[in-house]
Parts: sequence; structure tokens; C-alpha cells
Amino acid sequence: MSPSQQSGKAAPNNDNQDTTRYTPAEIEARWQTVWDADAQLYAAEPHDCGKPKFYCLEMLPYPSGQLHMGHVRNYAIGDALARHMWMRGYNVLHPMGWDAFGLPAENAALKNNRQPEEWTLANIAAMRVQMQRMGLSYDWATEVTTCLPDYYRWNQWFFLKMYEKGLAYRKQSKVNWCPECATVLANEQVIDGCCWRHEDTLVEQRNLEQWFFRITQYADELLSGLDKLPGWPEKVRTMQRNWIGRSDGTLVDFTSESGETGVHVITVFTTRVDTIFGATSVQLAPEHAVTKAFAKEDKKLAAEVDAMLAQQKAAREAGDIGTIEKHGVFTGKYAINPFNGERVPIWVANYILADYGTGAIMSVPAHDERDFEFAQKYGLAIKRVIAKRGAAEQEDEKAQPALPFTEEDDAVLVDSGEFSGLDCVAAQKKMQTLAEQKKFGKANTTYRLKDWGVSRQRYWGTPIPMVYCETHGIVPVPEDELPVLLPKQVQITQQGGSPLANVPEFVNTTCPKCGGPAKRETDTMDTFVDSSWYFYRYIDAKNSERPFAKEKAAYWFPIDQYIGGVEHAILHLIYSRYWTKVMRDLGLTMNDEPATRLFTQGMVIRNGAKMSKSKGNVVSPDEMIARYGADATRMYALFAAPPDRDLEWQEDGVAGVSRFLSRVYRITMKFAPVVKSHYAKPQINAATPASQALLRKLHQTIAKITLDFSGRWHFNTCIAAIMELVNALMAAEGAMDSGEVPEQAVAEVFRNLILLLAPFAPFLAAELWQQTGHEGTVFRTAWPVADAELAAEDEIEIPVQVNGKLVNVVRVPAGSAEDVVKDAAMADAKVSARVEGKQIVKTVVVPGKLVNLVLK
RNA sequence: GCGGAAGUGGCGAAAUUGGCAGACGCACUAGCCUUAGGAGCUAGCGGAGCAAUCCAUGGGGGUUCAAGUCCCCCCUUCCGCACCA
Repeated sequence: MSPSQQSGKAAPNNDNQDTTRYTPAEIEARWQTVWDADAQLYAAEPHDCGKPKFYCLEMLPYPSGQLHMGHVRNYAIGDALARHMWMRGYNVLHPMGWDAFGLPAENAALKNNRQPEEWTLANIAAMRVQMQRMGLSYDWATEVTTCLPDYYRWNQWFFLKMYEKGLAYRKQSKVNWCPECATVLANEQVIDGCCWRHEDTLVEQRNLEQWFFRITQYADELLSGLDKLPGWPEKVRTMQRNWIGRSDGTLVDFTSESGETGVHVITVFTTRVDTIFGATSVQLAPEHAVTKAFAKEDKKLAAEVDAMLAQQKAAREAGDIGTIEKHGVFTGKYAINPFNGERVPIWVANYILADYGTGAIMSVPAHDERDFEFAQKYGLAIKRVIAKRGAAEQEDEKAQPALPFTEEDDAVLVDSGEFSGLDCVAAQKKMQTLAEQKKFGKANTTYRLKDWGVSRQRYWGTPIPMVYCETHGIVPVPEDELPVLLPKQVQITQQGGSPLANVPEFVNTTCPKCGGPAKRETDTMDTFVDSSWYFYRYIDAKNSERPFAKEKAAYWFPIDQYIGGVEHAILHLIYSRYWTKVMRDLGLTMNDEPATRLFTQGMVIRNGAKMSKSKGNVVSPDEMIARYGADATRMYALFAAPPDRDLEWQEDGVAGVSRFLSRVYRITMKFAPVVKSHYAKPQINAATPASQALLRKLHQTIAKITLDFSGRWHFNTCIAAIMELVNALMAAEGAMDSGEVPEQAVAEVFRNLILLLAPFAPFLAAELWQQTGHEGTVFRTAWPVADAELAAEDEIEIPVQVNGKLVNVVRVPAGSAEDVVKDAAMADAKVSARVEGKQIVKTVVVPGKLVNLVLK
């Protein structure tokens, strides 16, 4: 809308800019047009330009159609950093793309009768406009959209490469099924037994043939690599460590007594094989094969096991699995402990997890809290086999720590045959060796991490490039036939099973090996495949020969700074690390890890809760931008809290930032002619006290902000510092008017103010840069360098304390010697009144900091 | 239960190495201005007190000339993991 169209106000001359009034809508629209027309403005230079590089990356959004405040905050942080690094002379890559496959598009298709592709591409167009309106410095020439064939063909290409290397495989297995999504989910997508998208929908277990990526092959490297990522938050590293869940222990075979179904070998997994002489029972998961075999022989047992499973299911549905009481049933059978030949009862217990370890444990009540609790409940034997070192010889039980005693440091084995007297760790090694020699056990490492199930029974995803031939079985699609195109105009169903199965033209194909009839795989890939490597595509987005050129990756990777929400700590960030290692082993890249530094920003909350439609506390970025402008909106997102903390959105705060920008505009425009007449001949003129004070404030501000950009990122205090500088300018307005501040100094301060503002309020900075007569873009102008001499105070305030309490403040020349400071303190009337008649026991003078007089 | 982060005015917050607690902003109060604006300007704004002064960074101890900051114990909130053998 042009100003003259605005209702109710006769303002015929508004087209002639009012240079005292800040009008962000007008300024921002004008600069957006200029920037949109300049494809080179935010383009990185080629990889062989010889300049140091900086790859600044924000997590790509799902194109829902609407940016939310979390995005605004994420991108405001990344944009400030990218712009700053450009001004510091780096060759900056700052790209953006779209995580465009996924279920919401199918749901929207069903609801609105639109094709997922149409819906998705329209959303992308809308969100791109929102981003441009925000003034984000993305190079749109490198844009990546994961649902387009020129991207997803490389997902297929990687799939084939991984299949060749045995990293992609198909197997029948128990998988997580979300009835709401009507598809399988990866373990990482199941949270508290529910779907990650449908928090109230319980995930079912189904047995299906599925494609998996062998992420477990890299489990150890994914784990040890975390120690080499000091630039990642400790929290994320800890979460990944827990998720990988490495556990070193021992497998031991217990052999059951003979029954109708014969002798069974029960392999247990334990991390404390040193306690095995204290094992007083063997515990099986209800789902364990041996449990099933015993149940066949024993109807009563079968009924009890069924009840146990039913109880578990009910608890899981009620959401309180984990709080259910430990409970078990004796099978009536016994097993032999291979270490001492002891005969121990076999139980089935509800707390034994079928899918961890071997689904069977040895129970050592004396040295495990859960086993202790269980043994007490059922009256099972409790036998101490570990004692505190030094107390082991003492017969008296009272000399020993209470049971259960679970420590293994400073503890030794007792009553453990030939192993008695050994300390725990040494005993574990010896016992493993013995078990291996005698072939009833071995050392073993288990992981909580499971292989990544990537098959999805959905339409809107990357087709898996495999066919099934009647004679040749599973046959990969040849590389030169890629991409396997996702058919268009497909009827979306939510009946279970991929909608692609109902598209005969897609399904029916020929076998690449024999030319005979064959059927295509109709499942599509998990969308986390798309986002596992998208940031490699940015560096070579148009390459039709390869996913990306190796030499470009060698220059740009690893990412220097990755910025996003902590909600991706496990899913996306562990898959991305895995993919990088796979690509390295395929010879595509040199780096072991995708990103050197990771930053997880806090949530945007309002009224104490995360913004969400259901809570009705959502603030729309469009509305904020329309009301206050993009500069004020993004600057508020940086000003209201440090970026790693949660941010409480307060609209009055945005208004406050907007008022600040108005003041910047007003005073800069007022002195623009002065700046204009001096900018070409930069001179520092600190001749008068007034100009000296201004220049001092300026250089202190430059120093502060430059330091913060180097890592601390407390942009809230950076903006506060700029506000202080502007407050100083306003206070000096009269002095600048009167010429008390020389024009050169005025020009110097304003010129640098605009440079400091550029990363935070780019539209206003561009406008003022031009209005003050500067040519070229402010965003490629060198970042100012703080002059320590100009920044130095010549007189400083020294607080004087008596007995640690502040009494007064004295002014002394900066750099004064200790006794000068002390004398000044003693000369102060308030201080001397306190000291009067008392004895000074001690005088503490910290040069430049304070004086403390300790009186008796 | 385990792991992580945090707790400072009415609110968002600041205090980078232990050295003037509350910068900067919001809200509020009083006054000014009038092109009546979601504007601008001046002053005030942790608590108690007329004041001098005293009290105050979740609570309690400690170290120190000096503690929001370091150490010990406890409380609360948020986030993650949770029968992992």
C-alpha cells in the first residue's frame, strides 16, 4: 500500500519522505526490492577463491506454510552471525532450503483435496516471501527442496551405495507402527511409547519386512566422536551418549534341566560377571523363547505369563510403564550356573526387557538393587560375594557394608572359588577368559542404539529404488535409471500400506537382471534421510552428475556453525553424524563430523508456555513485522534474552525496540549531511572533551560487540550496548549542534554506529548507510576495529569499602599507583569519618578496581 | 531414581577473572509538549526509613579483606533419560 492510499489521512506530500519519522514498512519494502534484484549480494565466492570460509547454517524448516517465532529467532541469530562474518572478511555460505517431504502434506491433501506437491510448493513460496520480508541474507541460488527429483534422486543413489556396502538391508522384524500416521516409525521417533507427532497415540508393535540402515556399525565411532566435539553443547552430547547406550559386559550360558521340550541354553547378559557366584536365580523376559517353551509344558505358567503381558500392555496404554511393580513367577525349572555348578531356579519376571541384551539375566540380589527388591519380595536367597576391600577378611557381617552393595571400586570378591580375593574389574576379565576357554560365555558389548528402520508406508517421500523379481528376488534399480520418480496424482489413503501400491504403472516393472516381470518397492524413505545430508547439497545444488563435488566439500566442510532447536538432539543430529561417516567411507568427503560447532537456541514462550495453537498463545511473525517492521521484530528476538535461554515474547518489548530504532533514525538523519561531508576523509578528532567522550563510548561499544561475536553470543547485551551508545549521542545532541563536537567526530561515530547495527537491523542499516552518503553495500564494509587508546578512560571511579561495605566512590586518574588511590580514598570525607578513631588493620588496594579498609 | 540447566526488582534481564548488585529495556508514577501519536521530552522507579543508615541475588552453613560468582548441605522449577541387567 502506498502512503497516499492510507485511509482517513490527507497526506498528499507523504511521497516526499519525511526524514524525521521512521517508517519501517516503507524502508523495508524498498530495500527488499533492491536486495531481491541482486543475486550476488549474498552469494558466496567459489571454493577456490583463496579466502577463509565460514559456513553458517540454520536448520531447514518443514514447509508448513507459516514461519513461527521459533524460526524467527533461529534465523535472526544465524543472520546476525553471517553478516558479521562477512564484514570480517570471510567467504560466507549462508543457505536455506526446505525439508519438504512428510506426512502433513498427505494429511492436507486428504483434508483439502489438493495434491501434496502442490500444497508443499505453495507453502514454500509463501515462506520464502516471509523470509525475504525478514531481510535474511540467504543465497537463494543454492536453495534445496528435498521433494524435488534433482534432490531425492541422490537419496536413492545413496541407498544403492549403502546397499552395495551392506549398510542397507531388508529384514522381517518387530517394528513400531503408528495407527494415526498409518506407517512405521523409527525407534528415535517413539517417545514414551507414543508417536512423536501424535503424543497421545500409542505405538503398536507389528512384524513387517522393512528396510534398515546399519547405523549400529558406526555405534562406537558415533560414541567416541562425541569426545571430539567440544563445540557441541554438553547436553546434546550426553543425550546422544545415552541414546547409543553402550554397555560392556559378558554373555554367560546357563543350561536348564531337561524337560519335555529338552534342555535349553539360557544366555544371560551381565555387566557384573564378577558377582556370578552370588547368582541365586535366572530371570527371563515374558517374551523369551525359553519362557514360551516352558509355557507349552505348563498351562498354569502359560496363563501367568499371558497375564503379565496383558498387564504390561495395559500399563503401556495408561502411560505408566516403568512405575509398575516388579512381579514374577517361578517356572518350576532350574538351571546350572556354569561357574560353580550351582542349581538355581528359573523365573519369569515382568521387568526383564525382551529387546535389551538377551532378554534374560542372572539375578544377584546381594549386589543389584532391583534383584534385591525382587528377592526380598519372593524370599529368594541373597548371597554376598563382594566385600569392601580391607574388610573382606573379617568374618563379622557387621563389618561389611549393607546389602545390596553395588560398588565395584575398592571392592573384592569373596566366596567365589578360585576368584576370591580378586578385585572386581580384574575378576571380570579373568572370568571372561575362563568362560571363553570353556565355551560357556564371552565378553560382549551391547547397545541401546538399534538399526535405523527407514521404510515408510506413505506416498509423500523418496521412493526406495528396489524391485522384486520373481526369479531374482531383491534387485537394486541400476544407477543410470535414477531417479525412480514419485508418480503424481496419486490417491492418498490412510488405510495402511503405501498408496503407491495402488498405482499399477508404478508398481509393475521389469527386472533389471532378466527383463522379466517385477514389482517395485512401494514404501518410501523416512524423511530424516532427506535431512541427513541436505547441507552438503547446498555447496553444489545444481550438480546433476554427483550429489556434490568432493573438492567443494573439502573447502566448505565441516560446517563452522550449525544453529537449531535442541529437539533435534537425537534424531536429526545423530542421523547426520552417521551419514557424514558413511559418505566419508564412500570417499565423498574428508571430514568425520558434519559440524564443528552446534548451537541450540532456547524456545520462544509466551505466558510461560511454549507457543502452540492449542494453548492459544501464538504470535505471528507476519503480524509483528506488519506492526513494527522486520528489524524491530528480529532485534527484539535477540534483545529479550541470551540466545540459549528461553525467550518470553512480550509485545511491549518489540514496541520498545521499535522506538529505539526510531530514535536511531531520527538522530542519524539529522546529522546525515554532516556525515556525508566527512565520510570520505575519515579522521579521528578527539580534540574536545565532548568528542573524546563520544569516541570513547564508541570504541568501548565496538570492543564489546566484537568480543561477543567471537563466541559468547550474548546479543542481548550487544544491543544494550548500542542503545547506550545512542543514549550518549542523544545526550550529546546539543554539543553536536553547537560544534562543540567537531564534525569529523560526529561523522566517525555515526558511520560506525551504522556498521554496528548492520547485523541486527539490516534494513535500517542499509537505509542509513545510503542516506549518509555512503556508496556500496554496508554488508561488505569492513567491521570496525576498536581502538584501545580511544576506548580508555582517563579518569576512573574507585569504590571505597570499609570492612567490605561500600562507603563512597572516589575519582582518580586511570592507571594511578596504589598509594595515590589509597590517599584519595583516605582523603574522602565520608571515608575518614568512618575511619576516625579506629585502627586500620589491613588495606586492600586492587589497582583499577577498589579500595577496602579493614578496621578493628 | 539418574543426568543436564536454571532460581537476581512488578516483568525480560545485566554483572566475561571473586571487586560499586540491578546495565539495557518493558511496565508504572509525576510533570512538560501538542501536527492527539501504538509519538516525543524531563524526572523517579529493589525493600524499610524524614534522614543518617540498614536489609536484599531460592534457604542454611563455610572460605575470603571482599561472594550473585568459589566450597558443602537443602528447597523449587524446567528439560532429557528412566526397570538398560
